[in-house]
Amino acid sequence: MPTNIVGKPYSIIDIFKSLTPVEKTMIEDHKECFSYKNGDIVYKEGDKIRVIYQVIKGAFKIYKTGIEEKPYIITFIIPGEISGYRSILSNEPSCSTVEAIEDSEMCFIPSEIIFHLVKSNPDFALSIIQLTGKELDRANSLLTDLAQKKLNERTAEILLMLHNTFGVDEKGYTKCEISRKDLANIVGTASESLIRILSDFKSKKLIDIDNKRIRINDHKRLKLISESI
Amino acid sequence: MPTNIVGKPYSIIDIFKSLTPVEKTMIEDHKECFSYKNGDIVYKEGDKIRVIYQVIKGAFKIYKTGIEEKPYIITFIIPGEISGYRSILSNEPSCSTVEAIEDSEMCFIPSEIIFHLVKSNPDFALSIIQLTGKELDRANSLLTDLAQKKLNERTAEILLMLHNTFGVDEKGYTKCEISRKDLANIVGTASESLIRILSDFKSKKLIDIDNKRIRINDHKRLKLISESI
DNA sequence: CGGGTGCTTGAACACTGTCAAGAATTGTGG
DNA sequence: CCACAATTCTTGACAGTGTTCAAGCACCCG
Repeated sequence: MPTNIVGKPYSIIDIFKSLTPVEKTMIEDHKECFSYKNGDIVYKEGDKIRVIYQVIKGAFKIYKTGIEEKPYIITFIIPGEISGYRSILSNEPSCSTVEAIEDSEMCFIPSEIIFHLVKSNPDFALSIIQLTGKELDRANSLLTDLAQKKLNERTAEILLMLHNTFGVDEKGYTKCEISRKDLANIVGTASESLIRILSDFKSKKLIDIDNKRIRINDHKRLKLISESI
Repeated sequence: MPTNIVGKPYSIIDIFKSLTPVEKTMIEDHKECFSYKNGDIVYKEGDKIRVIYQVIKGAFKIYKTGIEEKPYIITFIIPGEISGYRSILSNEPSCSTVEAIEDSEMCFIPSEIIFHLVKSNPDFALSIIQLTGKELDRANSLLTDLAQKKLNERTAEILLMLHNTFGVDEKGYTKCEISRKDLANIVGTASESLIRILSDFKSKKLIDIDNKRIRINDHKRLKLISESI
């Protein structure tokens, strides 16, 4: 069962689905919303977290800082997805940074409520376990990719992943504007190398590039490339 | 908070610690033990799993199969550590393979018991969440390493990790015998490249090599290398 | 002792990263 | 709205790193 990260949005599990109406109301009554501008940081590696974050609008990147302050982008989160719950439930400082990549909104749910739900509603706890499990599967698949695939293969895979995560506009362009540097930091390479791969894909008509927007013209071939075929 | 995989054994969380004596007895009454020879496979990617596995004796490697059947070794598990619980709790086929790397023993705990404990004992559920969280942190750290570090840096890191996971014998050699090919599949490289790095470390007196056993002579310098300093 | 397997080394090659420079885009202040 | 500055993007040339292929060596097992 080769897990593929393509077509697997970050959280396909709605952890709130098992909540009773009363529990849902409790969350609604206690949550607060905040706005973030492109580049604003929600929380940083090492921060002590006191709330769970849920994206309402926009998008955020989640990254770890590695060698020489260079970030590695673990994933993106989009409306409906949550972040921070693991640090809360493990009572440990965050080990990643969350930053808005466009003008966005987050709401905060107090940690006490999450703790209460985990303790009182086993199905909620199970949902959390399943969500974390999904994330772990994805991370392990990425590890295998990073260890074994070549740059063009990983790049193809990430393009497909972004396409599936963010969807496309009326012209077929992926609905996200990610800088080349960020793209490179997802694929795990230098921005120059990434650009060369993109140029190559473009010259082969696999993709179109309109500035930061990318349109996938040939899903099939891109998928084959991502699978080293 | 740069999470470092070195010195962080796979499961530093004892998920059974929160169980009552009655619950512990229930597990003891239902668990079965089996022996495995070096190379025996416990379960494979895609297998439907019906029990949770706990290592009693020996050691196992956990890997995913990637490009051209090439394995990527995610981690090792040693006595006390468990495996298979995520597939059970998510009710999904396994996405990794577990194989004995020496003559070993595993015990099986029926999935119903684990489900029962998650439903009835919130602290147990929380322990599972925390364990999965730890694994996810480790995976994300490895991802950052794999994306950014050079081969010699990753190799140094893995040598230290193995040292801390398996411990050392009376002569200071790490207590595990891992083939060069397997080592390469952890670091994410070809066995020839790995061998060159090991030879280089040896010529610099950082390590001693006695066949498959490796002794770390200079922890400090190896640690510096692993941190790209 | 012989054959198989895994380990090691060398050499050629491919891939990716780094540095440098120019082009394009974005942001800013007048 | 324009002009200029700053940033980001792109390309080329080159160096460094890691892979592949080939061959010989060492070890293990019957």
